[in-house]
Amino acid sequence: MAERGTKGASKPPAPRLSRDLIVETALAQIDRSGAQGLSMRSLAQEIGVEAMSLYRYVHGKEDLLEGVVALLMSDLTASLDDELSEHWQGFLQTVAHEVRRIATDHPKAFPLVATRHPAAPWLRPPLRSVEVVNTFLSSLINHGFSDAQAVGAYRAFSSFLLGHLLLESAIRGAETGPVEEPLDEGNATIPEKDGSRALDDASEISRLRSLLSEDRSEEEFEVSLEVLLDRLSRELSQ
Amino acid sequence: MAERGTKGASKPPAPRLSRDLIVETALAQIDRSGAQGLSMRSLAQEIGVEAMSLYRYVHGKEDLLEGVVALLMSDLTASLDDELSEHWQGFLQTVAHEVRRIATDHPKAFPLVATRHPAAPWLRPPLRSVEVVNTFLSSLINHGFSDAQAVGAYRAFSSFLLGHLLLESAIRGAETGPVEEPLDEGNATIPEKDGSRALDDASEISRLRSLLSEDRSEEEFEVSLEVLLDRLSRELSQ
DNA sequence: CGGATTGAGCTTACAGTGTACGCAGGACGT
DNA sequence: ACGTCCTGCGTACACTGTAAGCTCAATCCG
Repeated sequence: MAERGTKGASKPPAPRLSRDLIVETALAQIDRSGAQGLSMRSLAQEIGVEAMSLYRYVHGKEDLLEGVVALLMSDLTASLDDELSEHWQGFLQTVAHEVRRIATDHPKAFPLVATRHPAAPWLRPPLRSVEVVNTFLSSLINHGFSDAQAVGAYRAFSSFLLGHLLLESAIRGAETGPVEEPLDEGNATIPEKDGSRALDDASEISRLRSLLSEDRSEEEFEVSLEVLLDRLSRELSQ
Repeated sequence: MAERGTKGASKPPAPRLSRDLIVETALAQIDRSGAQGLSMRSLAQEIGVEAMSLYRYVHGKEDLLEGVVALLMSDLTASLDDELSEHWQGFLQTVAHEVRRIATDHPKAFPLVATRHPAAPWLRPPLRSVEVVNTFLSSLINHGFSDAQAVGAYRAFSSFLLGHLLLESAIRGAETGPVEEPLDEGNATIPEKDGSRALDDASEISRLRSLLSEDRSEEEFEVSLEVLLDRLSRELSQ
């Protein structure tokens, strides 16, 4: 049916299989149904191909997921290349916002970036690529940070990003797709330990429920980022 | 072989099946081989029982994992009950250190606490239980925080704990058990996007490698905690 | 042009997963 | 004694990731 003139005049509608196509489709599927809902077979089906065909371009599921996080973060390395950043604060702000954009654009996929062990023990999520980390460190050092200060900043920054963005994407991911099972709140035969004497004792929680449910993620992110930058700034100047 | 006097004189060596036993064994198995390495069948085998028998006490794997995180956090609710905490700072310190102890004691299991969606959208990992959150909020409010300030503190605190502890347990979990596959660094046919032009460009990284590999988790945790407390303190007094 | 060579995608197969359903057999109340 | 539970088991099914080999069209080489 579909013409497949592999060398004819024009062939835009001939999307042959390729690692990029696979990884992109995988990301799309994760965005849609979560990392749990991705299987080699369903992915292959969406592409219109048989499951085993994927293995010619991907070394296994592990490798596929690695590819997905690389794809996600490639946006970042791209953006950073043409960021000349006169002061380090601006650079860090750019990185922070860029990563946050990735997280909010792909709430269901971001946990992968956060959770997957990094390739090397000295790379910490979510800044997982050698390139980015190198740019990060160079930039700080060029702006007067000592080696130790730069590394410390890298760590503090990682923790900051990870904490805020993972939480935020958990929330956004959950509200975007309650594709999750009804969750019959597992207690069988047992009084439960987790949230048992819930609403007696939990006067505060129920009173503050509406406050607790507000989404101030962005604002909190900005404030915490500011605090972190101030801290680094102070550390630098003393 | 094994006597099973279900009603004889003494029966300490009759470890009948029970939800607690199952959940505890599951935690042990996760501590040993990671959450990935837990299967209903292997768990059952370790207990000495058939896989399907577990389902009488546990509603499914999801519920089992929920039970595991509840077990982990039960240590916390226990410790907090007899914490009278004259100043809120002390209370927060206690919570922080207690959660950190959980994370470092169970590095392979902690990601579950962090990653699993909470039962309610207004509960954020890692403080996932209604009890704990309630104690948290009450404590702050009793010490002069406004409602909004208390909730803000809860959020900031969650992000802080999540970021630091997830990273720390990722590192500790990885070094404790490199049970992971050799990881043949997936690149098939493709120049790669993640850490490709690694060591040309990465002069800084290779120069700072030893610094980057140092483990200053505890110190960083303490410092960041201090900063957070200061921030809250300032917010409170103005 | 015809045969050989490639290589993309398919087919089959297997071991391992979670779990629905029904059964065995002992403990127990009557 | 008998019926009634309650616990743990066996079987079965749908689904997962993936190893190995095959098909067959496009390509290259003579």
